[in-house]
Amino acid sequence: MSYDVLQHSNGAPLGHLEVATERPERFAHATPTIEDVGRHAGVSRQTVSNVLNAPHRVRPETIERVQLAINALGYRANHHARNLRTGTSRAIAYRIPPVVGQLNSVMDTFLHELTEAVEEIGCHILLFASNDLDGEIARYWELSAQSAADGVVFSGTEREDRRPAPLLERRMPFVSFGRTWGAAEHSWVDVDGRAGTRLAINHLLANGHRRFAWLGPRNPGVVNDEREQGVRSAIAEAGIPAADLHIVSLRDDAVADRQAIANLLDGPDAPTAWVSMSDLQALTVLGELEARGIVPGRDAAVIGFDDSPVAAYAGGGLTTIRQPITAVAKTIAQLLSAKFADPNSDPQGVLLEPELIVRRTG
Amino acid sequence: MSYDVLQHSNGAPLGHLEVATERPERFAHATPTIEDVGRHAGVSRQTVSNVLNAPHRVRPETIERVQLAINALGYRANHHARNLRTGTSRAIAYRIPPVVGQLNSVMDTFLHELTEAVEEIGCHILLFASNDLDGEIARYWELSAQSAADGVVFSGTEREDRRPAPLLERRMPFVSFGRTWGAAEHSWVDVDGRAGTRLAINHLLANGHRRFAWLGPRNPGVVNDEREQGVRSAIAEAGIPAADLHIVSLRDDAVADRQAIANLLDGPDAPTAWVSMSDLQALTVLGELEARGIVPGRDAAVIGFDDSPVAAYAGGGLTTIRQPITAVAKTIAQLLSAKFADPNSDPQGVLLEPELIVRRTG
DNA sequence: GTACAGAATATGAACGTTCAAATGAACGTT
DNA sequence: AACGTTCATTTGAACGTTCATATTCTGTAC
Repeated sequence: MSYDVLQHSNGAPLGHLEVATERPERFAHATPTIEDVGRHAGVSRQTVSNVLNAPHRVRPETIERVQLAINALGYRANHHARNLRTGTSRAIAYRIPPVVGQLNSVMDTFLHELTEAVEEIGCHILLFASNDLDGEIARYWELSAQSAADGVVFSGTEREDRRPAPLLERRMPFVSFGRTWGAAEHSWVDVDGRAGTRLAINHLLANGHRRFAWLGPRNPGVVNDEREQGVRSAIAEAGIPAADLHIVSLRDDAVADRQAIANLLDGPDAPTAWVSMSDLQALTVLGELEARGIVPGRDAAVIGFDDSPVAAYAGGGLTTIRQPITAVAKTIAQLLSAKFADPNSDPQGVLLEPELIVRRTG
Repeated sequence: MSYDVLQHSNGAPLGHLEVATERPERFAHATPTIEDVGRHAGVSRQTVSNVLNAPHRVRPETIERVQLAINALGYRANHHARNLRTGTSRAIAYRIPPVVGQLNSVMDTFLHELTEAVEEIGCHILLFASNDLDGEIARYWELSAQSAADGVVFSGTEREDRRPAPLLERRMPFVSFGRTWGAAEHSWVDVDGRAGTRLAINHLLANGHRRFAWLGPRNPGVVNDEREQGVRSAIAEAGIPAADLHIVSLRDDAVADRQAIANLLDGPDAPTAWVSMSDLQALTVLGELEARGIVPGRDAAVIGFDDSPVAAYAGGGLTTIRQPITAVAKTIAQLLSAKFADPNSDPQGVLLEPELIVRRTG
């Protein structure tokens, strides 16, 4: 059912035949060009192009004839030719975060959602890897110079993020997942972490808890600061002294972290309500509580972050703060689309609200 | 620091000036072309092209001069022009598996690793989403017709997988992560699930266990069949009657699954050793065991699958079967590379061995 | 019946690169 | 000194599309 196609696809002129001006239609298995479609439909190149890109200029019956030819030949516009001519690529570059220690389920979900979201604006995701920030920035520059990408999305933002400046200078449209406090002005979409932890604390307060623990990362960044601020402010507003809030710096080491939690439980005024920066880390708390016969959801409360797959399974259902990742991705796609439509449009920031998913543990 | 570049990048001829044959070098912010580099270095287009693609043809000192010009102008070859001319795209298409119910940590790790692996063969990943298999197949066809991708990688293979046939017919190079039992012959890389569960069972046997449970999916596919066969064969070889192996069909429902486990524990000849198709599902076993005061790792053994992030945190460390995802990705990239180099090369299948990661629970 | 306007379609050029072939330079051989 | 050979470099063409402009067609008004 398959043949070797050796001849040149355009049907190389045979030299001794001068009259062969009307070229034969391409071999079935070769990729047809817009020219082939035109010949098949009895119209010119440009008319076919118009049918695809500006149908209002073409007579309805001609459109139909061309469509028939397109279907008959199975024509699809060559991406590279189109992109070369128009100077666009309909590709959006995204640096897939490296697998360091543990996978980040939020980022993976985000990538899934982003892929779907950009398809709705007629684009696709071009993935790349990079070990460090400089490599990432260099890559953006390259992608722009090669005109390999029309836009960029990046995540894992930090205070004074270094990425916006070079992208702005290159006039490369981009939207970040996360604010970049202090960096140059640009479009972003973020989830309000402060609101998230406030939701959690207020829920815990309503359930009668008065002594809290916030489990944050060892190297706190601006994301943690926001979340921790949410915890602090909600507690302060309830008139609870700041001393009743314990802050734990998790060390990404199950043994050490469990010990830290044990120490807190052994100390005076042990917390009864635990809010963790991640669902996974909440597992450690659950483990230590259960080992002591403290039943989460009854004697104590544990709330995670991100509603990752574990949350449904841990401790009979982990209460957690869910980020609206689908909405984040869709909004990013829309902001990018707006920037494509009008490169001079003003940057826009969108802050989305997280949601508290109440399960068994809190 | 940034200027509006309105003039045409090639420096549109000014009409009334006939003599302006030597075009000015492009504006600094505009993307330079190979022609600009040539002019800057005092050589022709083609020489620059040769420096980039066939340096052996160019005199060393010329190479140096051209490199200097490339750096001075910040030149990067335009992807679309190159791809149009050569008919390749250096892109590898991958359908990102949809987020159904729960995220698959193996597939996400795989995507990370694949991205890095294909960069080493000078390619990048082009992501797309698709709801069903027909859509996926249609998309491959399109990508091929648009010459938007040079190759394809797909995962989530099934018995008599329908994807190989159309890809082969289109002569699109592809490698699957997973065998496609019964489908047309093609290159694949897979992990030996049977060997994986055999490792687990033999480890459990060595630790004195005699009554086992295999926790498989509700809708078993060929992947489960292999793994279950591994369990069965290892048990049979140890001379243990098949009746001492319980098979549980997990329902992706934490409550129902926990009940099923509880029933087994309440029944006669309750298993002491549990092997699960996934780390997450193993959590449910851990939960039920702990609730009964049965300590995993001491009174019972629990082994998961995939060494996902939870494994490090669950139950003080979940023993699990790790798939060599990095090796899978690298091998796939190599097989693809071989196919690019010689499209007529024979298909090749590579079966990789998993590894047992022994932690606390088993 | 001619002129005109507007719609529909066609033609030439260009996007930036690489391929194929041509030209020029360098060099040893006769 | 003329000749081939090889190496280095240049030139013309082509990849398949869209832009800008030209041409043809159609219908209407005079």
